[in-house]
Amino acid sequence: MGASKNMLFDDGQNNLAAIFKALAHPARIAILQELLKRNSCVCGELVDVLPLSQATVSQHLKELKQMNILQGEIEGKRVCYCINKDTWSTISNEIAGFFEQINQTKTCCNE
Amino acid sequence: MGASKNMLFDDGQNNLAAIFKALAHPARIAILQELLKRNSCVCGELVDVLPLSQATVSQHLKELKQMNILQGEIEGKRVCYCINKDTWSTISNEIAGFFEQINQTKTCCNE
DNA sequence: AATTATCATCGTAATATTGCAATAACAAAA
DNA sequence: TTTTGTTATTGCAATATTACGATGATAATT
Repeated sequence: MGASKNMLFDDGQNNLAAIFKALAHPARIAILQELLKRNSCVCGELVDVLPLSQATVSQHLKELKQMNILQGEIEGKRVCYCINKDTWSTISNEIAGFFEQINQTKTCCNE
Repeated sequence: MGASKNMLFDDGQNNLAAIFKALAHPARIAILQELLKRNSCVCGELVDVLPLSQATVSQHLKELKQMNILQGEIEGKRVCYCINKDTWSTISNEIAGFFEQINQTKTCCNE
């Protein structure tokens, strides 16, 4: 198989899993960190920063764009990438909400 | 390929990506939500709740245990699962830190 | 128009993930 | 000790992901 049976789970579960999946690769973390670090968007230099080929970087960027985490703007013959702040705060809140669900009272067998 | 070139990224990036990867499946989200929802640990009923076979559920549990997100305690012939709250808060903080890095000033080309 | 620079896409290979049936492991109960 | 109940593991098969060379597309430069 290898195909996850998405239809068996609800939208919230699938959506949250998709967000995590988009972030589940060190190259994509590195891309986002680079974008976060700079006080400007990155126009083309990402390939130089990453230890991967241009084709591979482009693929990772595509995944992040598909999730709307990044937006790309064509600037002459370069493309300018930056983080979509709306999406960023949305998913940040969704993830925070997921983690906050935990019950702080003593509940486990072994406590 | 299919093998991510982990050695080319730093520990922080690999670690964060591994956390996201552990959470990047709707079944694992569902497992965690079930554990979060109850005010006790789940001792065996997880397979009934999930639309997957026992073998598959066991595999997902294994992944979560490997990341120390879950802990399992043997209780007679059942196993009692609960969230490892230490790990939970640690990764919650790491992820929150990642998302907070964003610079709130206007920085993108298209703004 | 030809060249150059930059990014996307295609094709392909290698590896990883997901899923389940079958079966093993193991403890409790009979 | 045999049986029963529960979870883990093994052994596939199917699909997804990662990576990169080659190539395509497009815009600026010459």
